[in-house]
Amino acid sequence: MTDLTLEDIAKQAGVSRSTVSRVVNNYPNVRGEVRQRVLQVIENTGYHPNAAARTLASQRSWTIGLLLPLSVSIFFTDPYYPHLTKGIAQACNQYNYTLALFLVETREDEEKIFPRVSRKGLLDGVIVQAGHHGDQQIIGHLIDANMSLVVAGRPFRSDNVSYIDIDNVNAAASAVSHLIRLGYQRIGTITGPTNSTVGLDRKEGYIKTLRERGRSVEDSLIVEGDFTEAGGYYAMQKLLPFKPDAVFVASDTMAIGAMRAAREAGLNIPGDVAFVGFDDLPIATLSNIQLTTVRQPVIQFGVKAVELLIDQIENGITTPCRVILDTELVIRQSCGATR
Amino acid sequence: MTDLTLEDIAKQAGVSRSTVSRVVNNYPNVRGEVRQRVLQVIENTGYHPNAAARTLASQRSWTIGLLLPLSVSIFFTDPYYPHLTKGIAQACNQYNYTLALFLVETREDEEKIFPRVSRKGLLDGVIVQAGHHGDQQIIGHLIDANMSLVVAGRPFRSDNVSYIDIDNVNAAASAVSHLIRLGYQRIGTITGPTNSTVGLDRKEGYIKTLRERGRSVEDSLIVEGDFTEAGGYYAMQKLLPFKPDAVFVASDTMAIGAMRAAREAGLNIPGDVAFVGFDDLPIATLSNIQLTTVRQPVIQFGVKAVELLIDQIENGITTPCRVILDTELVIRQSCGATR
DNA sequence: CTAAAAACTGAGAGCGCTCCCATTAATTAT
DNA sequence: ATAATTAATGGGAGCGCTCTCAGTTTTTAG
Repeated sequence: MTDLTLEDIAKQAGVSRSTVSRVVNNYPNVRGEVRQRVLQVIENTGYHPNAAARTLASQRSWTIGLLLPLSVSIFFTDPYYPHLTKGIAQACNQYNYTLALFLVETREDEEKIFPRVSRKGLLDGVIVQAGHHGDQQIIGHLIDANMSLVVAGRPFRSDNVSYIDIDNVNAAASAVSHLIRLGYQRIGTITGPTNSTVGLDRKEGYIKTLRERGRSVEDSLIVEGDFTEAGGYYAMQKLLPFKPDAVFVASDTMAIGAMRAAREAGLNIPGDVAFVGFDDLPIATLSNIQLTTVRQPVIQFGVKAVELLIDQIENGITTPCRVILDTELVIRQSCGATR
Repeated sequence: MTDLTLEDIAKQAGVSRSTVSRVVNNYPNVRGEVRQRVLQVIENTGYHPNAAARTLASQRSWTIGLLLPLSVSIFFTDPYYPHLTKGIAQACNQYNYTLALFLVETREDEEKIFPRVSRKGLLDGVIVQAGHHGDQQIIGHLIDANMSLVVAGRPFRSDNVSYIDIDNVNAAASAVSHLIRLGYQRIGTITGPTNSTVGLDRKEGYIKTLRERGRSVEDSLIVEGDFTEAGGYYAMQKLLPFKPDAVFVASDTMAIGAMRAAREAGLNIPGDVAFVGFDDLPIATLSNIQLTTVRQPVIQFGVKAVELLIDQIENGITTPCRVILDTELVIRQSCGATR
């Protein structure tokens, strides 16, 4: 099975290259009978157009890049990213795009990946996971290269880029409000890294809510985590001496770790200390105690990011837009709502 | 910053297109002085060669595909795959390849992805995760398309393809031997799906070892799981009535679930029932009881797969080869080795 | 039945690069 | 110094497609 070209098919079907091209691309202005004949030849020969040639001629690669700039550990420890990736891959497939994955972990990675991502003829657009330290540079780089771009998560400087996010502040607020409503008095929090916008925003939601309800905000009840299970565990150990009766944890993964620490300290959940997490990934229901958590639509987040990007690519839309998806508090056992 | 071409650079540097091409590709036969001048122009203009044009002319895309054919749930529930992906992405980056990710979940996905993967001009080669139901079709398809191919994991029919794997049978055997050595009498197992080669091989290792040691193999002590936490949990519940004093679980994720079931049944680990897992992913050490497990070098597995593939691509090697990586039993608390 | 409009088809000029080959310049040997 | 090598350059012919435009056929209108 030697490599076939448009020309070969044309010859076999007794038409011109142009006509075959029209058929392949499903363009109008081809007589039904001719179209059938060409289709038949394509079918018989198993012809597939050459992607590179098509990209070169049309200046469209039908490939989008997913750029995940992350510190090694956070990345594959938190199932959030695999889920996001899945949503994105799913949408790419649906819209007939190919997904190129770029995991940036080290500075060397950066140096190799940056030029590749902005190189013409490879990608039609890029989705960048943002809100992390150093995303500014990447985003600026991509804008300079005139790349279609959608940022997943709120970047630190959000002017001039399209991004998609959830309302982290209010989502966190809903979780904390719920704990207040249940009558907890000493509500602590384990935040995400405060060099990330998610970390910052969820923490802000926590503080804002306490203030609005006339509660005092105790520094000792706020501990920073790193979105890992182990981070949640250690953060909880720091929190323990200050005897919180409820903790809002900024991710499910950290919540699992925090609950482990509480259990090891002989505390009963939610009797002695209640927990609310964030994400509602499968792990939330896999612990001994089902986790009350803020559900964010991760898959849909990925899908929407792709749709936004494709819109930009195909319609040449350049005005930055932002999409904020809804979250929902899912009440299970760990918050003690039943008492 | 309009799109620059080789020709533009050539003009600015006062040389020909060919010379610039030589410089860009780091070819010999360019006078040092000229090379510097060209490099300077490239630097100043921020020129990057067009990927599609290069691919078309050289018939090499410097892109490899990772094809993950999996049922939705297993995939992102088990951190194994993200880790594998990471290893592969890392190696791609190191060798200056771009990684295209294809997640196949449904039959529709398949229909869209298959032609795209085998289309000329997009990928130089493909890594397929195998050992799952239906991989035969994909592999056959790829071979027909004359694609460079490396299979990750042992495929059901392994003749004529290069693959990389670990020795699952003996790895499982080492785990079970360890339990026998510790004096356990009723050793059960939670297997992977028996329509997968990993599931089959690890189960075989379990059975083989019991037989070799003159132990009886009880069907009721063998339960099939699905590589998910929940699957491990339910499998353990089925095992419980038959009172195993030790269980070899075919993945860490399932082991976590199994231990949860044991704990809920009021059993002490490892006092009442001991566990050995498989994988040694981070979760193994995140449980209350540190998991004894068979370590497999997941990252290295991914790296090696890429290296094999690149070797095939760049050296035109076509003789199928197989690489088997070593595993190692990591002894922690859950097997009760300390007693 | 002819003229105007619409539908269809094919030729040609790129897209931006690589790679072979012919040419010219710089070395080395005679 | 000149001839024979070797190194350095430029030109040209593709890679396999898309897309415009001109030419041809068919349809519809007058």
